[in-house]
Amino acid sequence: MTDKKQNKPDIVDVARIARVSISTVSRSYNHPELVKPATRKKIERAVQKLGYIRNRAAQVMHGRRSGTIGLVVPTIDNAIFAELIQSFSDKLDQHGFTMLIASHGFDLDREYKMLRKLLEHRVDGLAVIGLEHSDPTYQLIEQQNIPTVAIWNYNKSSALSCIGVDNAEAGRLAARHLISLGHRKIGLVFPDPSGNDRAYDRLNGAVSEFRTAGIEIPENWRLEAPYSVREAKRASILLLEQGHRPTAILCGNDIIAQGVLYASNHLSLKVPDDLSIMGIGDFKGSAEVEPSLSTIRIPAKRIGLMAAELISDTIAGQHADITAMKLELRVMARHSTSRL
Amino acid sequence: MTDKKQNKPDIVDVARIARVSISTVSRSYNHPELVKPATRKKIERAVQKLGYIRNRAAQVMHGRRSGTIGLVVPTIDNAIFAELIQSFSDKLDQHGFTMLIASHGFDLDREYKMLRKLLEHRVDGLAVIGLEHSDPTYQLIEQQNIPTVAIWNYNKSSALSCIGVDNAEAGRLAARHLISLGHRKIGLVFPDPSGNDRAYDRLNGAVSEFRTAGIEIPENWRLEAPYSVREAKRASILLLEQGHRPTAILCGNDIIAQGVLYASNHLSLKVPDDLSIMGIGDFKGSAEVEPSLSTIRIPAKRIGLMAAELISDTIAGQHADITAMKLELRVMARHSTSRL
DNA sequence: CACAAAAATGAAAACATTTGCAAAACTATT
DNA sequence: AATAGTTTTGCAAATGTTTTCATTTTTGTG
Repeated sequence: MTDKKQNKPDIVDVARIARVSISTVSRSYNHPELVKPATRKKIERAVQKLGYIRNRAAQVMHGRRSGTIGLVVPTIDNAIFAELIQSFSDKLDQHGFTMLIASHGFDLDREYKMLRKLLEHRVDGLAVIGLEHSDPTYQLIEQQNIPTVAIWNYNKSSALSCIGVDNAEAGRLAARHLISLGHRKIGLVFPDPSGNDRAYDRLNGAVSEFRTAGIEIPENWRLEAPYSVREAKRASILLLEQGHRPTAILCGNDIIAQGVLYASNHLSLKVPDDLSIMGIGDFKGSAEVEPSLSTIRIPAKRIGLMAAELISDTIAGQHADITAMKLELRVMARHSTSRL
Repeated sequence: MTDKKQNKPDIVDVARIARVSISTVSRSYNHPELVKPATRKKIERAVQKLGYIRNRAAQVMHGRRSGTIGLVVPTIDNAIFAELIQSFSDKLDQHGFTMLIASHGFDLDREYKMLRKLLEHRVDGLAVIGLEHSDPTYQLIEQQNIPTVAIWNYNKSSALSCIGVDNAEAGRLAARHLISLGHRKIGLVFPDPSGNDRAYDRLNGAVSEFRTAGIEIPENWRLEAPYSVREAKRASILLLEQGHRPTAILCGNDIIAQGVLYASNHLSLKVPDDLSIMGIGDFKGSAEVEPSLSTIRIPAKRIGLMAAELISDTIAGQHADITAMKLELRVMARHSTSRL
C-alpha cells in the first residue's frame, strides 16, 4: 500500500524488482525461449510478489491482437441463443479469446451502435445473428475488414460469411410434416418478423409449402406472439377457444410451441389427438415435455462452435474466406403431432 | 485501399484530413464544448470519410476507463443465469459499459483463470456468481481493488460485496411450504453442491427445516441431478417407480422441478393429487407449465439490475462500499402442490 | 483601432508495452 | 588465452490517445 504509486504494478516495477530490463520481462512473456531459465525465475518471483497482470491495452497499441471477439445478439435471455452463446464462448476460450457481448433487443439501430462500441474495443473478430442488418451496419463491417461471421441463418448469396441453417427450409419441413400427417386445417403462431429474418424466413417457407399443397391459412388462424411461453399461451388460448379451430398448429419456435401446448392442456384439449403441435428449433427440454414436442432440429451448439472455429481460424490466417456454410436440419417427429 | 497505410485510420489521419491538430480532434470527442462548431464539423466530416473509430486501448493507457465490466458465470446456457445476464448487461449498457463475459462450467480453478484474463483486459468492474470461490480468486480480487460484486447469493458476513438472496432461506421456505401442506414423506432432487454454494445452501436450508419439523429424508429419496430437464426427468422416474414413494418432492431449482413434473406425467401420476412438486427459482415459464409450478420466486432480473447499478455507481465513485444487499424471496404457491 | 480578456488551437509529454538492433556475456575451439 | 560464434540482455523507438501548458486567434470595450 505504501508503494511509490497507488496504481497497478507495471512491467517497469517488475523489471526493477527482478533487476532486469523491461525488455527482458516482456520477452519472458512473449518469447520465453529467448530468456535464460534463471532469469525467468527471477521475473516470475517478481510478478508473484507484485501481483502483476499484463496490460492488454498496451499490447493492443502495438498492433497485437486484443484477444477479444465481439458478439452481437438480439437477446441473451432466450433458450436458443443461450445455447449458441455458450458453445460459441467455450470454443473461443479454447482458442484463447474472450467474448465481448452486446445485445440490442431486436432493434437494428441499436445493433449498429453496439457494433461500433465493440469496434472501439478493437475486437479481433465479430459475430452477428442473422443476415438482416441495417445498411450502416453492413457498411461498417465492410469498412473495418475484421473477420466477421453471420450466425444462425444461411443464405448462399449472403454478403457476409454465414454459418447456420436455411430457415425457410425449416419452415417448409415443419409444414410438410403436418401435411404428411394429413392436416389441412392449420393455425400459425409466429413471432413478429420485422428485424428478424429467422422468423420471417420460417414463416414464408411454411406458408409457401402449405400453398403448394393447396392449403390456405385463414387470417384469423395466423397469430403473432413474442418469444415467451406466457404470451404464446395466452394468445393461442384465444385461437383455440373459437368454435371452428385448426387440427394442427405450426409454431415459429419451440417456446411458442410450449405455450400452445400448455394452452391446450389448460383447455383440456388432448395433444396430439385433438390438436397436433409442431415447433421449430428443438430447444433443450423440448424432448422432455409431455407429450414430447415434434419439431425441427436446429443444431445450435454446432452452429456456435463452428462459428467460433471459423472466426478463430480466419484470424489466425488459415482460411481466406469461407463464405457460407449450411448445417442440416432434421425433422424430429415426436408425440405432439399425429396422423389426423 | 491505396491509403498510405493498410491499417485502421488514426486520430492523426483524421487531424490531417480535417487540417487541425490531433489535440483538437481528441478534444472534439472528449470536450466538444471547447472546440468551435465549425471545426467540429470539419472533424466530423473527416471521421466520416475515413471511417475512423476511436481506439479504446489507447485511451485506457491514459488512465481512462476501459468501459468494460467483466462477468464470470458458471454457465450462460441456463434459464436462471440467462435472465440475470440479460438484465445485468442491459443496465450496464445504459451506463455506457460493455460486458466481457467468461464462463467456467462450475470449475473454480477455471474461474480463477478467466478472472485473470478479464483483468488483463483491465475491466473497470467485476461480477462473479455466488460466494464460493477458490482462495487465489479471493486474493486476486482483493489485490486488484477493482469494484467487485458477488451476485446471487447473499451472506451478511461475506468478504465481497454481494447482492442476492439467502439461498438457505429459499430452501427453508420451500420446505416450510410443503410442511404446511401436511407433507411428511418428502423426496429431494438437487444439483451437485460442490463448487455451487447456491445449491448447497438451499439443500441445507431445506434439510434443516425438515429436521426441525421432525422429518428425516431417507437416503434413497435424495437424488442428485444436473441442471437439465432431461436428466432430472430420468433420475426422478427411478425414484417415483419405487413402490414406496414420497407424497412431495422438493427440487433444487425449477428446471429440475420441470423434469420431475414430466416424469410424473410420464408415469401417469396426477400432480398435485398423487404428488406435490415444489421448485426454487420461479424461472420464465414456471407459471405456464400445466399444472403451474409452485416455487420460490428469486428476482433474477432485479438482482442483475441492481448488481449492474452497484458496480456502475461504485466506479463513478458514488458509494464507497455497500457490502451486502439482500433481496426478498416470495413463496409462489401455484398448482403443483396441494394439501395432503 | 488598440488592448485586454476570452476562446480556440497546437506542441509535447505521458501512458505500458513490444521489438529491431546493438552490446554484453557466455561457450567452444584452436 | 585468444577468437569466433552463440546466447542473453538492454536501449530506444514506436504504438494511439489524452492532457497540460503555451500560443494564437477571436471578441468585446473604451
